[in-house]
Amino acid sequence: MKERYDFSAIETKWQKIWEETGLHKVVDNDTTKEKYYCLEMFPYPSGNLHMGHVRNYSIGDVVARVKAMQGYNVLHPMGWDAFGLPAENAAIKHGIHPYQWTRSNIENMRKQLSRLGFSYDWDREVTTCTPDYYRWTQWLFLQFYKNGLAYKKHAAVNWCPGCVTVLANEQVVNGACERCGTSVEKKGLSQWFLKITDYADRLLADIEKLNGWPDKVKIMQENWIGRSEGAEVNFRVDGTDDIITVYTTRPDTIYGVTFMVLAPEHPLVAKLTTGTPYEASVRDFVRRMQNLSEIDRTSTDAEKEGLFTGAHVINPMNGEKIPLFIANYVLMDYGTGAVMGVPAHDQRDFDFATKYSLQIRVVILPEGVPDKYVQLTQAYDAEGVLVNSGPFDGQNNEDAIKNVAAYMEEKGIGKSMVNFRLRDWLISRQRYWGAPIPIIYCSKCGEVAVPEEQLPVHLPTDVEFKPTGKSPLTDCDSFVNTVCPECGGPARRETDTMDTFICSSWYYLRYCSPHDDRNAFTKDNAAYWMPVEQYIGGVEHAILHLLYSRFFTKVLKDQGLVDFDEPFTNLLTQGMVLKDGAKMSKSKGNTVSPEETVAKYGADTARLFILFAAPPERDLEWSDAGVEGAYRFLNRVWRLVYAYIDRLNESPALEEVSEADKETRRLTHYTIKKITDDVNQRFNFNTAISTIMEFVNWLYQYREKNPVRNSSIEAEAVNTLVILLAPFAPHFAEELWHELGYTDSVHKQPWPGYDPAALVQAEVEIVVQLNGKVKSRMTVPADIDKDEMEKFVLEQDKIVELISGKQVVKVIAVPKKLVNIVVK
RNA sequence: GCCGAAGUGGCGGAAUUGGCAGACGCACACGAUUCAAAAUCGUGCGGGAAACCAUGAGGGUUCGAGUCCCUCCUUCGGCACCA
Repeated sequence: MKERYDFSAIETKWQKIWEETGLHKVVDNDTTKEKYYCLEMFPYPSGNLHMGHVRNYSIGDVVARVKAMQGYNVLHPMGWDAFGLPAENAAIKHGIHPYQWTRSNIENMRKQLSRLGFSYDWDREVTTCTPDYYRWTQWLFLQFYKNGLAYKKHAAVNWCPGCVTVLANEQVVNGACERCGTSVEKKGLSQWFLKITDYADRLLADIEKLNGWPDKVKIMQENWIGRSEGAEVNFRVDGTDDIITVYTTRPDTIYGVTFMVLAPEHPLVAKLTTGTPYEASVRDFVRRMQNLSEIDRTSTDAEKEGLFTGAHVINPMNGEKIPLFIANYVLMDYGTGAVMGVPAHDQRDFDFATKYSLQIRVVILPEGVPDKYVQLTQAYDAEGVLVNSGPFDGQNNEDAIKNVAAYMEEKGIGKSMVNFRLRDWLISRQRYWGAPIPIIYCSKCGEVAVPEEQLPVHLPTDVEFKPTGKSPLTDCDSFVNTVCPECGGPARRETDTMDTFICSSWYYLRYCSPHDDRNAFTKDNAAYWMPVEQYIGGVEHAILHLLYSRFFTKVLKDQGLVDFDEPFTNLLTQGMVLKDGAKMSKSKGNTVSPEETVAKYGADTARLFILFAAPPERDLEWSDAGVEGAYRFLNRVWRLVYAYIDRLNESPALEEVSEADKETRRLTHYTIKKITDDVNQRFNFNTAISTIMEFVNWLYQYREKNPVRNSSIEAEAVNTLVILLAPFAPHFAEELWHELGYTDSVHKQPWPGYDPAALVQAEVEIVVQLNGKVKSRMTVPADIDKDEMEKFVLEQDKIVELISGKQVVKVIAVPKKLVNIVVK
């Protein structure tokens, strides 16, 4: 055995051997073992791995390796989320084709991942931008389409002038593009949508099933879906037959309506004002609102602003005639785009009414407050009793919500209604580097789906992809011009491509049968491998990717294509990697290159540090000194095992078992137990590693202070140490394992069990407290009970002295922990 | 504004069910080794002379609180005129 730890030679050697021997090859549908699907979010192939990737994949690799050692049949795949804008932008900038750019990035990143020694089965690699993948993305789109879940409509959509394409609602963060930060505009365009709103209720209800997900993520999804219960109420426009429907969560306040407000984009606005004296001013107002950026438009800080339309509507409950306004604070996107103004009981309406001197009528009072004393300075939105509300006077408002809604339903003036904040998913993009939407437009037959046997609709390679706001495919005649699959006449292809989030909404299924060329995924394989036991990735996908994937899974379940309705049983959201307190980023110049770190210290050191520095879900502060420490630790283990193998300070003893030997055995088994718990139950790799460090520290002492040692106990300790290190430092442990004389891989060893009997200690140290303050420590037999402990402690000279002159009120004894004496 | 998470030495963090606060590592100091240095091995390392005081601040529950409850402060994340 070499005296020095040569990480470079060791890592290269084992990576080669593992590959040659197919150590990480996965066997499908092995019924002799329980399956375990460990998945990490696949990367966008930007060209270089960053520390966030290293962290994500190091965490996943420990899980995959531990589960494999624990006897599971583990699926641990890797692939590439390879469509997307950066490839196009790079292509424009450097004159390379996006395919070339993406391909070479993938090659480079695969090399970097391999260099880190992750246990992927590379035969199952999946790349979303290749025709053998996007063919199935298109096929899935057609399944949605055939079931009425994909449709085209004209709507005011989010437009990012930076990316010159439309965006889904989920991709707009604080009114700006989540990718490039450009302020988003609204544009009226005809676009493709997936009907995720059809699944809003189930996506919400099934959150309850996600016991293995962090609450944080579940709450974020709940809020995003935003279910609210209320009623729709129909108001007739005075003097016309037009009906305006409002949505309200507070039908109990209907008698307090003193005005109504429409969103500026509401379709009735033009109709009601055209030809009236109000027409010009209303048109100006609407135009001004439309020209505001999304941020200014929806900011809560913006002052409420509105305009009278000249029209009135009739309150269907009491026939009252109330003025109709348009205002900035009502959004066309939510509910019906019309709101009944109840200033007494809604703060926004209150602000608006105050500004425009509209009547404020109280219809709900806290119990015991007489009407005449009410002088509102703000809206009252708490519970109370109805007043000024005709037949509903005196009812508790909670009851009145139901009763008023029932009454309206009976009279045909309204109905109970559930509303969601969630909008349908806008999936078309006016960009080149994505999966073409497989639809054909025929002047005779209209919108026609590309027949499944004609898939994939290939992305043409000879395209000018300068961003113009139209899809670059529009100018590619050979792509656009086609024949109608129904009538055979000339037809045109849809030129928009799909949102890349579609590609990543089903990749976990493709990994189950990555080479199937007849199906998106083989049903048997999906049934065997899915759902994913452990999914690991950044919290930035809490809504986007994770919600979309849940949606896809539910649709596939309804089509009978899968037999589960949630894709990810357990989710771990890892924290960011920080440097100097800030997220590593090129623009801040605080990045640390994984490649350089691996070159300097090796993959095992890099991984060990990243796992040791913080628990996975917390942010991690990068520290070069900390990396140095991890490297030092591996060297320390190396020297320990070296000394053991080369019989330095050879121990002559064989059979006898000293106290130190017993303690070594106890610590060996304690270490197994602790690490098993940390890894299985808590994913606390940092404390698992610190336990190994403590064990190593002890073994140094043990050798140093005991020239005579029991050889089988020492052997067990060293073997166990190497096995326990295997998931964290796989090359290092493999090398030592072979130096110990074994010929099989350390990664094929069963995870060690512990002997509970070995953990038992004859004596334990307890603490003696006086009024809860630690005064003394003493060693007692481990198995004595409360009373014996109390008696023993009170007999000790030191304790007698401590409590002399004081009155013992009470003694609390906790076995193996402490005795607390309460004195006066 | 609403929802959520976090706040512990010089630093990263530990304390799993209310029971020894600061495990483990980094940094630092000292000792051994060395001609010397690096590396290594070892010792020390919250504050305080001590009694004691210390887990963002202040209250509370309890024999006992980093952990539970209330009020507040700070930082971070999400949502944000959702009717």
